[in-house]
Amino acid sequence: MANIRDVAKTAGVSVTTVSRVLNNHPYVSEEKRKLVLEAIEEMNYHININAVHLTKGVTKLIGVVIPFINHPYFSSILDGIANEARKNNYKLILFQTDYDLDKEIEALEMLRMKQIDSLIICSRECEWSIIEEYETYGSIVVCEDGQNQNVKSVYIDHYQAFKIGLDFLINRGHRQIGYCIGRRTGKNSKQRESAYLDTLDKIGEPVREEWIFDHSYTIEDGEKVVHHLLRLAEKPTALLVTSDQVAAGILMQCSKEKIFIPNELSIIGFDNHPISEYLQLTTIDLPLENMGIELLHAVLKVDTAHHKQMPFRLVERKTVKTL
Amino acid sequence: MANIRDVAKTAGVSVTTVSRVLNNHPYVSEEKRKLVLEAIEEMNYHININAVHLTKGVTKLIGVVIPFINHPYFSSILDGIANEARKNNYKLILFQTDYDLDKEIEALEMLRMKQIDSLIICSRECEWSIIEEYETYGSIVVCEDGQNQNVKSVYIDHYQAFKIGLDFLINRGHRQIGYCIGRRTGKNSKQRESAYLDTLDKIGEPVREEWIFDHSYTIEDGEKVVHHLLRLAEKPTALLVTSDQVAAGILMQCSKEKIFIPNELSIIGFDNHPISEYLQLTTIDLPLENMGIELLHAVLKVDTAHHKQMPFRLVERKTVKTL
DNA sequence: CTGTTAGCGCGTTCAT
DNA sequence: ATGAACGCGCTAACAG
Repeated sequence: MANIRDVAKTAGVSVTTVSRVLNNHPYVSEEKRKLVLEAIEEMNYHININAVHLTKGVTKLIGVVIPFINHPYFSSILDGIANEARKNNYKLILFQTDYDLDKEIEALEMLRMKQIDSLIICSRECEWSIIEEYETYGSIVVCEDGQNQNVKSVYIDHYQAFKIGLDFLINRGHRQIGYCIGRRTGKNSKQRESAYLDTLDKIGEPVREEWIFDHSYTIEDGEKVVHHLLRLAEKPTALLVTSDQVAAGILMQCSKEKIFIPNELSIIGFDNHPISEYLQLTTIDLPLENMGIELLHAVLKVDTAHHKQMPFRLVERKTVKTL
Repeated sequence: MANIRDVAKTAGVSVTTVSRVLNNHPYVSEEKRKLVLEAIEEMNYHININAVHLTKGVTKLIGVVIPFINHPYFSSILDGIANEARKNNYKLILFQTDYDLDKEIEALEMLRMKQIDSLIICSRECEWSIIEEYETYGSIVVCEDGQNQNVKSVYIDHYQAFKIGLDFLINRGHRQIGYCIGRRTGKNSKQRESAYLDTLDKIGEPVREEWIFDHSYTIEDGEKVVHHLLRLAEKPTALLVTSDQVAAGILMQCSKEKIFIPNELSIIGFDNHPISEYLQLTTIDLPLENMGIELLHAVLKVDTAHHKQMPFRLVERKTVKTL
């Protein structure tokens, strides 16, 4: 495969000149430029980008750490990131971690090895301090509240978002409130749990473990929640469900089991996914695509203290009953 | 940032020796190995992967050409690819094309420039001949029937899959059949259109353009389909819908408009997405995650004539009426 | 405007 | 078992 030197030779110029026309530098005569272009064409020459990366120390590649893709929450964020990356002429390299810490570290290592210029962490497993350490090697942004950290962040305040749902239910007279969560040990989940505990404490209700449904990701998981619910002696009057998918599963299963919504059970979803409109599901709207866009902007910024909170809002529809 | 030479110096050995311990080569004394390891640790040395790529001419990076991510069809395939890539210690670089030919060519160019070792094309825009041309530079596999091409392929026979749905409807007495499609000009869509035209021809029914609903991707698009349907003087008795999402939108909107399914309209979806079970939607099961896995296997194979057809099957539920 | 030259960081013969 | 030296393909001073 022809390289820059070969081209220089057959064009009768120096490699520098070839490099100059390759990179659209000024100061090269029309005549020689044409010569070079012809040689390139003739030899079917193409630049070796790895050599460029090596010499420049830059790759125009951004890493994205994401647990999995096949879920509306993450695929929406990723879609936002990808679209904006395309506009800014960056490529994405995917680190699908499945919440595996080692895979996350591997991504961080790629930053150090200069395979990527920067890194977007959609779901953090490792310590903040570790991330800070790696910031020496490139720009990092985390999709989680990092106000108190020396790491850039773009995030939703999940404490407040959860609280807004809780307060809405309480204002409608609910006191027996449970919730469904994706992965209870996750960082975002911890925030929501805090909101839950604080709010229950405020209204003087005890925490009932059996009203907290962990591992709720999919429509099927929503089905299982209803099965569990049916077996409970004491049932909640309302459920906060951290994914519209799961809420959809609950709604559909309830309809099968003849549990009437919202009369017998009130539901609030999260995300405001299109499905929620169709189910007339009251939900918390989360700007996921936009968050993806902002994540990309943030990671491109040199500013090391960038923190952006994304807005959210409750969309009232028909799955909450006033008691 | 320390490089291999610095390490060699402080370890008091040659770069070759350092390289040897880095790559676990034999023929290096335990003593010197220890020396090197210590130096590496001490200097916080880390290999520069771009230099490795340059010298080796290999990157362990696989490109994935995909129109967009935020849709169950593509995110399922991508999830399959990503999981299997992880197992095989490959990384993915994303080329989100939004069906833009230029972006696809760009991915192909990356193959030539050796930024990626191989390429998975989930949705083809460019000519087969172009792809063949680029095969010189690395392994390529296309997610589309390539039996008659010199390009590896892993695919679903969309002609047959569509036909199976059509035949099912016809066997149940339907003759006025329409369909919803994502992007009529797409390669897969052409196959389905052929099946449609052939089948209609066989049963002696004319093609009615107004029964073909283009641009159907999302739940919302399903809603629009119903609106259009309501305005038609002559309506189909059945609809083949190439995405369960869209079918879900249709079902939900029909329920709002008091159109009873399947009594007034029969529906067959595609994908067998979890939502279809909940809606008791009759659908064609497509093994999308598995197809992702097979795509990755295929692209790793040296064999240049690999063609794998994925199976599919009709899952009968409750949205088709026997006339 | 153009060419010479010195790296970028690492792998790999080929001697020793 | 070890190391010197060259090459991978390209960019960027620097000199002219």
